[in-house]
Amino acid sequence: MTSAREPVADGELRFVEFSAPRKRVLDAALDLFAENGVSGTSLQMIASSVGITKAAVYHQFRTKEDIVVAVTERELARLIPMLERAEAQEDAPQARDDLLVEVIDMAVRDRRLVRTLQFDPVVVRLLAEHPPFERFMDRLYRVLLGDDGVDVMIEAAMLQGAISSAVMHPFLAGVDDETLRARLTDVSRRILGLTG
Amino acid sequence: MTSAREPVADGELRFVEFSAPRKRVLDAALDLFAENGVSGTSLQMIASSVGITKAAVYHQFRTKEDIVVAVTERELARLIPMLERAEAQEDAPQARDDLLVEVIDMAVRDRRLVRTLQFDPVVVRLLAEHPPFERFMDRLYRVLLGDDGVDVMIEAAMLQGAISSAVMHPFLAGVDDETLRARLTDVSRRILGLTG
DNA sequence: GTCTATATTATGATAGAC
DNA sequence: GTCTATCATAATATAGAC
Repeated sequence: MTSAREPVADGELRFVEFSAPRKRVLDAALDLFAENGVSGTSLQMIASSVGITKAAVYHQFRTKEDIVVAVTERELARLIPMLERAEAQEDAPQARDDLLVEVIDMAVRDRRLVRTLQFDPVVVRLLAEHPPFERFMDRLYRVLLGDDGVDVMIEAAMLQGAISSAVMHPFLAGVDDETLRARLTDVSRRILGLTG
Repeated sequence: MTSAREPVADGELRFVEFSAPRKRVLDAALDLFAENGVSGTSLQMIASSVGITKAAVYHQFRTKEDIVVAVTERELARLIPMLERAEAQEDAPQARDDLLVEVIDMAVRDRRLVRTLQFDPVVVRLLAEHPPFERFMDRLYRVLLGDDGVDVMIEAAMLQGAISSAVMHPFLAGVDDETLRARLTDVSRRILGLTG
């Protein structure tokens, strides 16, 4: 019942293959969303960035909301293999640390993602109100937390924000990936109280 | 040369008194900005929230940009006394810790501020491109950092993000201020490597 | 798959009455 | 200080040709 044209319409979040023209639209949208926010990005901006007209964009996606959903699902789906590996592992603390390392690596390598996925009001609302996204985020946090105490939740929120913020920071745009990843991993383990 | 009607047009960021109608507009704008982002907030939304028409809003502020600037300056100006106290103090590490505690306190008590001031693309651009804001942020970070090394900058960025993120997190909306402040202060000192 | 052209609505912004 | 009315522009979105 799930068609390739309606990603994440029901069921679980999953990896979806997009045609080349669709990929171009999503790539441009992701860049513009990161720079201007979702609400600050018009379809005209996306079309101009791709080098086509608005009508051509509408041929690929029925609404702007569909573009936001597709971008969100495409990028979030990259975490699926990492998450499934972590969930399959028996040693819980080790699973958490492994997932942490992978998440940091993705955040560092594709820094533009973070601003949109973590902080854009439109995406945040989507993540909270769209059940497939909601369930996926729950799974993610279950591995990264392992417990439900308030102190643990505060630490998790701080950790998430610490990583996101460092990766987004304009002052740190010139820092090479290796240095940034190393420091982030180090401080993240300090926040979690891991011996690392 | 600086008129009360043109806050932060030149010179330094400063505290500005607003009339009651202007305050109502700024309060409504701050709430809506926090929820929908600056670009996702129209003047009609602000007007409706205040209970007046768009034209009445335009009587208070000439442009939407002016509202954004006024909101940003008004909230940032609340940090002036804290910053001046910290700059006047001789013991640098103590000044940093004192300022940290005060900034956390403000962030916890007025959580809605943080999303807009730290992460909204429009405000971030304003903070980076508008010299009075730029200079003020430089002063703030000079006290909170005390050094210029890359490692220190990464730690500062992580610290800022950790605090902001925890304070903004929807899952932590129900956590009382005292608990949140205590945990934030604790973990922040851990990030900075303070003995606290 | 992309185009031109157009419809519709919302936006930022102004003029002038009260 | 607020209103009604209006304007110009830009936004989302659609129709139909190539």
